[in-house]
Amino acid sequence: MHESLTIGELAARSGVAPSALRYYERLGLIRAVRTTGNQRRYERSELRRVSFIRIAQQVGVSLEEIREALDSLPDSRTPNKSDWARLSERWRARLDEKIGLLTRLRDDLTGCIGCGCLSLQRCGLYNPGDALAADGPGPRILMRSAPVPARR
Amino acid sequence: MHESLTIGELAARSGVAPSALRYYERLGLIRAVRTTGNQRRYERSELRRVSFIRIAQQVGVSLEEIREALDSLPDSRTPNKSDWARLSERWRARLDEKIGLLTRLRDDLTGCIGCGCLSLQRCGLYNPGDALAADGPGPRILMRSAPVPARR
DNA sequence: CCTTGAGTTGAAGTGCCCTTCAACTTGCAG
DNA sequence: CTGCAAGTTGAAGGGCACTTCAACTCAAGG
Repeated sequence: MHESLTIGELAARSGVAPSALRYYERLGLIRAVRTTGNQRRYERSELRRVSFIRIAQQVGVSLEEIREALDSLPDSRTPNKSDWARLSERWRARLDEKIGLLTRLRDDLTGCIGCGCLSLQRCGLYNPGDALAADGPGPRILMRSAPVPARR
Repeated sequence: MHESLTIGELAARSGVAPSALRYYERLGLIRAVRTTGNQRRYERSELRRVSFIRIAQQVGVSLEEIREALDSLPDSRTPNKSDWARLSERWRARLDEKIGLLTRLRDDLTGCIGCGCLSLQRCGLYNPGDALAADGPGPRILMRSAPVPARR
């Protein structure tokens, strides 16, 4: 059992292609030390970062935002309690928001069958739109707390 | 109050740019009738579809997958109970999955402060990886039920 | 009528997130 | 020591989800 991982090993264990790992490194999301022959060697802790990256990404967070989050973890010193508190608090809020959005969408979809209305037309779940048109753009009932920018 | 919407009106009410609406139409996600002068007119129900599209998209579903879901709603006839049941069931499962993923991530992040370990290194939350390395690729604890393909 | 803002098209451009390729070099099993 | 899988780089390519542009046409108020 080695103490550091090659790019292939990290790729195999994280399920992320080597090319993607190199790309993440270029963007400053992960870090590698080099062997005398210039090959990357990853500490085991990088595997955790990669997991974090993929999960965050899967729920629609951009790599840039992920980088910002990971950057807030100091690497010159051991992260202290308030470092962690800051990162965690920021993410907790965004995750709560997304969880709420999803939960509402799921419940509304399910409710649409439950209520027996059988029609998007009359259901009024997806878009309460017209009654709220004066409030500005966006699907406002389901997306109550998440105004979405044009770009993903 | 008109019975159909122009592209500008739909854009304003949905918060989606006209260019994006035209794009959605090309992909078959939404539908428009044309005036004698070839301009698009949208039924109000399209607003609901757009809301649905944006919300689904926000949680990481591709337009292609959304199209498939929307396609399962017959438009030649009024969707019946089992049409709805099918669409809703499929989506409920995927939404449950994503909600679970997010909830675990959130709780783990929060727990990381709570437990006082203060270190990604020792916390073991993000990556249980090595103990499970034999099971194949992917961050398997947090992503228990969601093996993720390489492409977003 | 006429003007002006809104809409039309196809083609090209953009940003993000990678993958692929070519042309090498390294590392390790035999 | 050799052979070969695995790693290295920079540049180019590719898919998705749009946006922008140019060169028009349409719709509706004055």
